[in-house]
Amino acid sequence: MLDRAVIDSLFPADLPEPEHWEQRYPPRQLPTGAEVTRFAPSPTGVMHIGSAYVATIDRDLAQHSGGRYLVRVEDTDQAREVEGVLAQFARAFDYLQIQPTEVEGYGPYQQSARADIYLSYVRELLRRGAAYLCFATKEDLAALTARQQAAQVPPGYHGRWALWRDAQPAAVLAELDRGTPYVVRFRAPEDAAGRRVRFTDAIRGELAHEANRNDVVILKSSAQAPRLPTYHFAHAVDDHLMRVTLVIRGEEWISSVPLHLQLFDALGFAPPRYAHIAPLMKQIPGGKRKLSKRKDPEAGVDFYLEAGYPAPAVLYYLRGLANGRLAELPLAEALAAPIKLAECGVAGPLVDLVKLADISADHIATLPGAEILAAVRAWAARYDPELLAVLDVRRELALQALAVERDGVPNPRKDLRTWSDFRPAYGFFFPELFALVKRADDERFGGLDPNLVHGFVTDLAESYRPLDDPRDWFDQIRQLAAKHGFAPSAKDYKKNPDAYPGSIREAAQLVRVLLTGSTRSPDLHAVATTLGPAEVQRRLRALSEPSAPPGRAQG
RNA sequence: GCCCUCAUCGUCUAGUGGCCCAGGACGCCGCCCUUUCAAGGCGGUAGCACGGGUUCGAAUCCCGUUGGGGGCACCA
Repeated sequence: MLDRAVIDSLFPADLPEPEHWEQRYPPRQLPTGAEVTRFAPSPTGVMHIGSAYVATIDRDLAQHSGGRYLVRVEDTDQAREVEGVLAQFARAFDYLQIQPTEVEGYGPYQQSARADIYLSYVRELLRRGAAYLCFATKEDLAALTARQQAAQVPPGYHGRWALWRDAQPAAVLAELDRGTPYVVRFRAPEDAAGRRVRFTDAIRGELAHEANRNDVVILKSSAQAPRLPTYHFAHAVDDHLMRVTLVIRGEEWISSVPLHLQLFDALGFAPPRYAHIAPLMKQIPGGKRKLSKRKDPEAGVDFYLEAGYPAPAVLYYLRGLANGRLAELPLAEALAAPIKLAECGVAGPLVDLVKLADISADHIATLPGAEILAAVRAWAARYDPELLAVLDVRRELALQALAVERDGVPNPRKDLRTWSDFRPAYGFFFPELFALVKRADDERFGGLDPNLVHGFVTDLAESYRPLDDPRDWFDQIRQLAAKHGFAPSAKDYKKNPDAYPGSIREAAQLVRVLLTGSTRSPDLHAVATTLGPAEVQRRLRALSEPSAPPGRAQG
């Protein structure tokens, strides 16, 4: 073992002892049963929806138990850090209601600002011989792995394969003198080989795993500044000092628990309780896989923000995935009900955007028009400036448009799944966003004879009357349809399809396309009334006479 | 390769030995309503991965197989 003086010379002279930190971050005074949870995102890209999912559970458990929920930014890998992600994080936090409930007291909450704390504990482990210096190079390690493969032994830095575990102090001093960069490794307990550890997961119950025997790196290379710890070591130190009681994290960490328990033990800390959440998955041709930030746009929280899914709908969906029971409850109740770890699934659910859309449409249908308009405005301010400008100039029209088949009806239309749906669904109400339908052979007419289309529409424009009564109003279309040979009902048409070009259905659809540019729209009479007679005329008269089909002029 | 873990309709799930020839929701299909697209109402489709046990009795317990997911980094 190295002399204490040598070890101490590796660290700043004024580096505090662990006791200093223990006093600086005393145990919390919280009621029994209160959970302290934490969300620990790594700023290496846009926030993953799976991370937000876990954070939702973190925050919920802390709040319902009268505890604390904090966010700790895990920025120990400075090379992979991405510029500007903290702003993106802040947006995601606000959107999905996962802002920390504690922002001071046990900080700093950014690991790169905690370097001294980790160093104190690394020095302590070195002094006690529970950790050691390792000068192995990348090449050394690659060679090691190669030999292990050839020998068919488990890969890793362990036992007799651990190059520097039992190095003579003289050899270590020689490398130090030479200025060779080193890392600090944890000395796995001697008796780890062949042993099994049992531990309890708050979701899965009793789990068993073979004990860790790898001498993992706990402090990264001395060649870099600042010197930062690896995830494993930071987890032990931070969650202890922040007095976290419940560590909720992704399932990929289960196999690291034996190591973490060894670390807590070596450091003299009481370990927290653990809960490992199954990952969100995506359907792929062969089966399913974890949602991938790189491959799947819906893996990023930004996807939901950009599409404009209302936050309550996303939250409701996520909570339903966590606890199936909550998916059976009405939205407001489900958002207020506590999530229970024991009810979390263990299999890894597929993210079903169709279901989310359904939830979202149901939710928006419960909102009054004014509230929808406010939400669409807020969304458009960031994602659709053109729409925002129109909305601000035409506020009254927007309200009227949204009121159609919504205000005061028992079953409001469910034509909005996201805020970005507003433009395709309601944009036609605004002359500045509407593109006139000019061609009689437009495919939106569903293949009706262009001459018939043109004749019918011209006739309608001539005779059109903006009647107040919905029945009377539609009767004029009905009469015109009859005049142009359309069947009076879909049934009649079905009975004798050769006798008619289509039914009143097709005729009405014609008017719909002309007025709205879409094959789906709210009630036509209401649309026409909102638009006003002049605008209706403008749209009807936009249709030009069909030209002879190209390429087969008479032969 | 080694280790861990999981397995009910296409999807999310209820189900903890008899209440289950398996219930709900989304999707899909059909019908109804309707002056049109939606919405809505009603109905239907579809599942306990497979093979052995244990038991009077198994989706539920045990073993094995298969399949899925995760881990074995100076990434978290």
